[in-house]
Amino acid sequence: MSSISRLKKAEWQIVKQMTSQKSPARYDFKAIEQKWQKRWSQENIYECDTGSRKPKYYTLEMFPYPSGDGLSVGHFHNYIPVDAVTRYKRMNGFEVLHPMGWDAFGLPAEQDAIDKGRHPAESTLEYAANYKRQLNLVGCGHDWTREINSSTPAYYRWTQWMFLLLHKRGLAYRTEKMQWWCDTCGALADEEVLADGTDWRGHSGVYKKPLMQWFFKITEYADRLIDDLDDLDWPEPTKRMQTNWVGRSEGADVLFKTENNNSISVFTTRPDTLFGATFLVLAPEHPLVDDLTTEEHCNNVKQYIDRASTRSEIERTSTANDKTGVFTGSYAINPVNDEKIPIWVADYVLASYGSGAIMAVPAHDARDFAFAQKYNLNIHVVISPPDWDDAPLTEAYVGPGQVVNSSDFSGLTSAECQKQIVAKLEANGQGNKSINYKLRDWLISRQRYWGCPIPIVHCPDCGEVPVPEKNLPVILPHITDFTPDPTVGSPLKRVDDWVNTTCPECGKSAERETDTLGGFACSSWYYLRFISPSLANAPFDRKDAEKWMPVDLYVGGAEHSVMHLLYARFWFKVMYDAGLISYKEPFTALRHQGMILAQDGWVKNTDIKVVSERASANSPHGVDVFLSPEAGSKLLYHAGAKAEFDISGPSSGGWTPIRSGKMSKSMGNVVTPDSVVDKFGADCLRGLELFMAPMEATLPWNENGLNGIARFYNKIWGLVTGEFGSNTKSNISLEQARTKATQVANQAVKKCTNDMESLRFNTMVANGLMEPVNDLAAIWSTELANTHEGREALEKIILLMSPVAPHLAEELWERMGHTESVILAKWPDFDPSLTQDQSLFLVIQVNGKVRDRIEVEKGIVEEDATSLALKMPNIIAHLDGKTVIRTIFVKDKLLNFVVN
RNA sequence: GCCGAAGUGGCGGAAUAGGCAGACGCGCUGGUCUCAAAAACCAGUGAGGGAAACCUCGUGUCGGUUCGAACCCGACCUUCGGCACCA
Repeated sequence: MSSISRLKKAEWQIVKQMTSQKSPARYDFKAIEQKWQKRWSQENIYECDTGSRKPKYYTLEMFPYPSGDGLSVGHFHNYIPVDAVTRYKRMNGFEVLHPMGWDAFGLPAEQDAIDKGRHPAESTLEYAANYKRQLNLVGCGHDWTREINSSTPAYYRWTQWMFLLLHKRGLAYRTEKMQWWCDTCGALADEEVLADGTDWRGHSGVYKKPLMQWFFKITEYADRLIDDLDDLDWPEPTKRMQTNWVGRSEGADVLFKTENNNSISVFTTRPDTLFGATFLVLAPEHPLVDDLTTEEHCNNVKQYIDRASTRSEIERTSTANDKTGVFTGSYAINPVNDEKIPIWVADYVLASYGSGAIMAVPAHDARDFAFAQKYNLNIHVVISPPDWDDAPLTEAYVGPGQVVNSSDFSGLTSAECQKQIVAKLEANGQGNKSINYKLRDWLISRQRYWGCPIPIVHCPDCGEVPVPEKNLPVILPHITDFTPDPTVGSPLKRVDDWVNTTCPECGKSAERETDTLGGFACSSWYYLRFISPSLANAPFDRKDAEKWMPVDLYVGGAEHSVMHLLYARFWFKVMYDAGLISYKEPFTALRHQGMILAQDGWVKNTDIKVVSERASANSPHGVDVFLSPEAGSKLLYHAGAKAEFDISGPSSGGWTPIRSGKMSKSMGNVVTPDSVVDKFGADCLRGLELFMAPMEATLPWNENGLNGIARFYNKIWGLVTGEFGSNTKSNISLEQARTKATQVANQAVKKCTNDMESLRFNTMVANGLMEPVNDLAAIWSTELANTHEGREALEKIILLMSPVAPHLAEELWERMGHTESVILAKWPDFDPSLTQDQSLFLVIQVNGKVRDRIEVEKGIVEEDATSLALKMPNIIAHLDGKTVIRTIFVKDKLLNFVVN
């Protein structure tokens, strides 16, 4: 390519960009959107009347954490679809509750405050106000009279009340748990600890130490959390993930006596392999480790435990890593054969599961096998692998089979043996049938400032004393120094006049609990507060909650599939048990919206360093990402120096294509609704988000589609305002056009209604709105516009598009002569008899391959179709010289000749 | 490693009871308009062959079931998400 043509192309690109960034809208979307938003707000049109007689519908988006970055177009992939449903339900006669609030406590706010020197109470309010502005900008109709903020005393008073409810019911308790610790920062959250043993601020020497912390006994609800999933309209994968997280497994607890007369309980799912247990393994944290370690092995064991405290659970339990362990010097007695077996300590056994100890059966467990081989421990086969020849195993046989080498039990099947061994253990007091769960109790303590204070007072005489309900809330004191302090734990410990109080029971001096509640507590009940957001004497109104719960449609990211949703279900069940609510589950239907990733692009080779399929910035100034590999191409975003990309294809001409991945501030690739709304308007953003893909799909942002949405709006605008005039290509009569218009409108209503019900917004816009408008435009004339049928078709389309483009619909509705808001209008009906064509194209196949189509009357019978088909030249040609051995006729669909 | 989901034109996607693959939109190509461009409008746009009628191929790969498979079955590959030796 010559330099001249290259230059021309570059110039052309620039011209194209400048123009393509402007909406082709033929109406003043800014004026229209402002006009209607103002009116909606003046008329409080989204305010929910909880006392209404209409049937209720409660839609809810997951409680957002207000961050300084503002909302991105990705967040709106959740909010816009939910808003559309809300409008649809309202038009169908439901009283809709669609509230919004802020999950404002949490670690990021505190860190943000440390970085910027501002108090989180102040910054979260500002960030929340910005979120609210953005939501309104896009026309999301929330009932702002119900706005709540979890970090305000008015809200967290009731979070504390809920804590006390759990405490009262024996579901909140304190115990020691190993917690990541940094000698500079104090307690660390899991995500603050990096794989290399440093923390996020770069301190090395991070380790785990035991801390007294608060827990909720969610394990008591394990079975119900699995069983009650059955009746929920939730994505099946999400249910499966919750079930797996709870991780119920059946087996037996077996007691092993030790030589020094201790007793170790182990949980096993394979009691049938008990005769093959050749050693025991304790977690490094197991309470008997000290007792069992003989003097000779003391140093080894101590060193091993110290090392284990610096390793993460992932590291300890990863299959990629070699198993390690140390011998304690002690032995236990196998209860079924009195064999003396060594007791080891190994970090692949976790203290948090089962009893923190296992019986190792190397012949029938892959991990135990590897461990036994490494440390030269006995491997004793007790389940015969198929065709086993008594030779030593080369790998563990983990399947079921015939029991061997097990005294009286030999010859049984695994299943039968399990029953009999457990019965024998139970008879001798050496064990019992048992069920174990992967689920652990919920650690709720945070050694942080910015959270809900735990309403407990520690009294030297009375112990842990709940703060009486009448004294709630325990106000989080206003402090300015919330930097972590490892010598005192939480920064709250430094607030002497807050910490020092009197015991509510005995009146003597006592200290307040300084741990705060993790954010999951606030989001475990907020859906109830929305029902009675300003009620002063209870967390929620019982009668209103009975009416408005459960949430009919709950939408949020799949990343919350387990923790948040499990915790919220647990709290709700506690409330159920306490008689506060008569429903067992809080969220009837759940959907996940997919993630919107940053737009993929191209980077200059000179700007990047490449290491095995990954590219990173080559200079401290970061790297520019462009739309296409051309000089003068549009700059998508500027990524910071720490940016990393996946390379998505081969370099060419000095450019490399990259995948942008998730939107994040550090990558500099967050697209906000503000810029899109400014250039194209809120309705275009809404249209694109609904149209671009199914709600659940994860895909990169690409605003190319905005032009298409704007053109669609232009077309309907033109039809309604008369600017479109007449389609000069159309040569059908006015009579035919009237019939067609009615049919198109009825089909549109049917399509939109079905797709709305099943939340398929992309096909609703494509086939329920765009296609009908195209069809109308094809037959449109000024005469048709003046007919009843023409008018009615337009009105139906306007109603159907109002959940998608409420501002434009409102304006067009007014121009059609209506004085009441389209939001309050009724969703249109359709007449099924008018949605179908009288004629249709019947597909004619020979041996399953389409050879022709014929236009026939609806309901044509096989004989008539066959005789018509046999006259078609192409069919005759394909049947020539063949024998029809069978015909297959599918009514109003196809006719298939099967030939030899 | 285990669990789950998904692979369809240049791109996002559609086909929701096994029955016309590619709806709708973007992009692209040609045309109209224009001094020229943009916008708008019209036409075309899976690949290959053919003047055309049409024909062949085509939904990650390889097999299978069926008159007929994007869809059902088996094996495999790839990508994404989740979980981490759970005894």
